[in-house]
Amino acid sequence: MSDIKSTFQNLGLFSNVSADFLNSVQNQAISKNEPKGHVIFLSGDEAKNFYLIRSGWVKLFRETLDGSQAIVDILTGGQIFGETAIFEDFAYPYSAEVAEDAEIVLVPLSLLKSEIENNNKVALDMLGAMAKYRKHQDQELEHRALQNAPQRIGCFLLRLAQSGDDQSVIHLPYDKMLVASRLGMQPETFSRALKKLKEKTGIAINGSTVQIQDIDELSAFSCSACSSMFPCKDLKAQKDT
Amino acid sequence: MSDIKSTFQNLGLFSNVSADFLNSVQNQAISKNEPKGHVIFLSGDEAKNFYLIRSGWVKLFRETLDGSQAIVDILTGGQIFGETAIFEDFAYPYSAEVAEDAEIVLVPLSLLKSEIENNNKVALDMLGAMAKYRKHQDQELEHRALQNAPQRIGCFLLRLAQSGDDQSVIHLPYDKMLVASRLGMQPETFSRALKKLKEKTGIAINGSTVQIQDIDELSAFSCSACSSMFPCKDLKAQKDT
DNA sequence: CGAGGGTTTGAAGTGCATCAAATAGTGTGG
DNA sequence: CCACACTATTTGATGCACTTCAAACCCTCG
Repeated sequence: MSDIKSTFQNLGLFSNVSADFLNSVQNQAISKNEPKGHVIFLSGDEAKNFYLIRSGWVKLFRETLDGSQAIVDILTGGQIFGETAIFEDFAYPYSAEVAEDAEIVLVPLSLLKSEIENNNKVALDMLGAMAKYRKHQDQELEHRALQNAPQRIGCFLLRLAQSGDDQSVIHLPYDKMLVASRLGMQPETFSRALKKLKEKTGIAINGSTVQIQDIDELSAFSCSACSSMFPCKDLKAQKDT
Repeated sequence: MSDIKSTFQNLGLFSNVSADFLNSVQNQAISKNEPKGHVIFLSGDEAKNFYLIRSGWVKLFRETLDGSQAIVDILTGGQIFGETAIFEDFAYPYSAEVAEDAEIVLVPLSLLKSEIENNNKVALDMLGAMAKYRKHQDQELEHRALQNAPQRIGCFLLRLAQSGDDQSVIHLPYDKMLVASRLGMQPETFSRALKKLKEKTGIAINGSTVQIQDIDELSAFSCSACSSMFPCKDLKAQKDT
């Protein structure tokens, strides 16, 4: 399980890559354990690698001149990042930092680039992934525009619930501060909004553990402000490939 | 100029398509003139075609159950939409409506799909376009998060200025109401924010015409809240292919 | 000219941010 | 194992930006 090749083979996105590609990855990729806070690269850096997360969490973000930052995305095991630099003259379009101790694999972008160029199936898989991401972002924009803070938290919890084993008990995967920025709000607002969500939907909160009492009540509260096509409740069907 | 084939040939995105594809498009595509307000398709509809805009403006949006809508994008001549349905089981992920009288070309999605599958260069061009769009959306999210209403308007004006001939005189391409929703604000807020922008940066407003007196002042005001890598001023270099 | 939207202006309300301070949690060295 | 330091989280008080509701104005087009 711990060899890089098999890690790649198990990902849908790489299911059609050539044996050559896998062997090159096996030889050239490097797996690293990085602690929380480690900066992987900065926006604008020359891009030599793309990255695959095996475990932990990574935060992608951009910073303004005055120091405030916009979260682009927060990723975890099985997800890749930095690959779009192929289309950006090999400069990363955002910065990346480890949000929770992570094991990440560095892979030369050149390998991916030539594989995409020579293997049409991989290019198509990539296109599919991009389309999925695009939809994900559309949704994110919609959420920011139409949902208020408690609703966004509810939606976030529902998605966590769907990916976990026990549908009703959720463990926040990282800092509440980071959840707040992921959802585009201040930590104080997050704290207050979570309390309000508790009052409205009867969830139980204990530190970083949340228990959903009534999933229908929660989704009714959170998803009423979502577009009719994508109730949060059905997100799983939409998100999985 | 009025034949569909040459319209396609002039688009960067289709510069590598096969002669077969162009001929099929010539035979099977239909060009239509549609008036403002015409609904082209609704979110969830079965997707048979993708669309190319030759002139006018088209609004992409999604609606919530309670009737409020989220603008996905607003497109004009030379841009395509509906093509992502290829990756969505041939159901449109948003609704489309003519925002200003438009000439649009309907092209069977099946043609594009097989061209992408058989012509790797086209798949790569598509990937590039998707990557560009992704970046565009990242930027949009950042703007919504970090810029206030007057700054967002300023940024919008700067982008319009760059695409026009006369850098200093801008004509709003559509309703102020629509500009407002494009920028994620109410029409009233737009009106007031534009007034404030006038006070702060010395632009002159006359109906739907705006004259920029000092472009540096405007970009200093608008772009101070953007990430350091993408000052609005340099957007053109980033956006063009 | 009159009807109908689009646009502006005013007044009031709301949600979130900000500032400040208290409290809880976590890891450290003694 | 405790005390300390440091950070995360909560709570309170206040301010601001944007929304909402309402009304006036303006423009265009039949």
